[in-house]
Amino acid sequence: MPKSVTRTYSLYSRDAAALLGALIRETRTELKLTTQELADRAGISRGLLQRVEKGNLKCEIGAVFEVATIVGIKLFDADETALRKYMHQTKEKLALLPKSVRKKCKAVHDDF
Amino acid sequence: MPKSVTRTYSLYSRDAAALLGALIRETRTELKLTTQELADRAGISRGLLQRVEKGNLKCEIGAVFEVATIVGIKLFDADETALRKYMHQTKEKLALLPKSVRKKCKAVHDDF
DNA sequence: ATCTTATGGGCTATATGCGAACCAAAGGAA
DNA sequence: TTCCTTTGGTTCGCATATAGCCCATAAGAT
Repeated sequence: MPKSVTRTYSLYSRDAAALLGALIRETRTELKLTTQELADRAGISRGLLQRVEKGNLKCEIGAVFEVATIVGIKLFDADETALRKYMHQTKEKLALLPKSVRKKCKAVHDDF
Repeated sequence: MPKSVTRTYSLYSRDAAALLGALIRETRTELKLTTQELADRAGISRGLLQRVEKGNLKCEIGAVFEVATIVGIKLFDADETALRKYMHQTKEKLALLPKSVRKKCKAVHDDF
């Protein structure tokens, strides 16, 4: 981020990331994978994996999702098939909504 | 990252991010929020929100979770209370597991 | 007990994600 | 139709997240 942006996160976001990280660590341990092994499989560094497991919110979501996927954590509690199905439904609903959100629109020539 | 890292993502991760982005967009539209408004509320730029809604995996997870939280999407299908409860359970299970994953250990003086 | 490995934390260099400011096109409202 | 707002693309400068090292400690195995 440019210009030193101090982001604030809601409690919910922080807890969600912390939970996901803890789940990853728990599952990794159960699978008897070292941090280095899991990091290698995910194509990330060991340091990044450590931050992911700690629930660091500045990590890129791709790394987090990838690690979660590798250890078998189902995001949205859905497998690949369910994911695509759910996505299809969402796309359909989205198609029914207006393309842009109109807010006001200055009162056109309401001749004073 | 140093040394030009080209990351690969699994289909599952890509679909999960795409779904989350689509859900965000759908909900934002239903709430009649413009991209600028939602971005402001989340404390991020409009450009970043667009990438989030597209399911870009390079976005920081904090931004994605924050936006999702603001529009009311429940991660893990759980509210704050459920999140903490679930987290507590995970921590407990983690406490029962070994602190480190030992792989082999060279055969010590197996004095043939 | 010793040995060996995993983990955590710190450090540096560098690729890159971010915000900001643009522009053009699309699409509701009047 | 004519606005005018929203949206989707850019591009660019810069703060920083990441990879890749280190080292010290923790902890499992023997």
